[in-house]
Amino acid sequence: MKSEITISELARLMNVSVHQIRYFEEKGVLEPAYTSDNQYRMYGMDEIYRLSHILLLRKLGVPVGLLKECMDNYSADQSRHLLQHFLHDVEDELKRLEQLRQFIRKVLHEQQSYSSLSSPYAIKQRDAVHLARLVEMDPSANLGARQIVERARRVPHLFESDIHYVWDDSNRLTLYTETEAPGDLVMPEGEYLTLQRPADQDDEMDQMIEQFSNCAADQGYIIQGPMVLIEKSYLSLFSKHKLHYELQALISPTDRTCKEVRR
DNA sequence: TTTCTCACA
DNA sequence: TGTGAGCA
Repeated sequence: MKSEITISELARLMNVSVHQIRYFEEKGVLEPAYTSDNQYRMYGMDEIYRLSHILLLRKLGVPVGLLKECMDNYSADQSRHLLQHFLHDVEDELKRLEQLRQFIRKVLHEQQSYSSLSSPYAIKQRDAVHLARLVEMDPSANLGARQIVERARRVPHLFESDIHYVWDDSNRLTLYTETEAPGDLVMPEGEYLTLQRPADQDDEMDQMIEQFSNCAADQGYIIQGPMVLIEKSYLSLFSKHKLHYELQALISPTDRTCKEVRR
């Protein structure tokens, strides 16, 4: 019995397709040990080791066109450099996946805490939040795609962020995203009255702001500083065709007995 | 079962 | 950079 194996046996052994082995042959990186009388390719131990080497290099991202050069001519230094480069790529990918994992956890957490609310209104104790300015709006202008493209500072993953809409005393609107301290604006630590719900951008929004102001007045809260509208667009995954908004305002600590506001 | 070739993603 | 199909 011959010790060499056929292409399908080699493919099974190395967990690749027959096609792929023939493709490596076409590219000049893996020749069979010999071709039998019936034109079948036959492979021995040398070819098995060579294929395992090829597959390892492919896993490291080496293009098929470079395999031959890499296996036959690379110095130890060149091989080490190749592995270091690949390690760097893997670390970048791990970083990307870690950020993705944290984002998914945040979305699930936000959705869970929103759906467990017994009332859209709540009082929250918040730590200071530092905000970075994104776009300043003219009072008359509407926020459109063009405006975001032209005027917003580039923010990676903008629509995965909590976008803060802040109106100043002259009713000028500025958009912010959360950032590390110091940032351009600070929402101080303290107790915030909050109203959360999905809404359409215009009509329902005005209504929401009005309701919020009325609620604060009814409950005797004194609003300190600007009212902030936080857009969590990623939560619209759970409320189709509506964006999720949370209105927040720092309240003065006149009434600490009322921890939940119902309407 | 394998080879080869061509089309396709 | 492979894969799928058809043919001998």
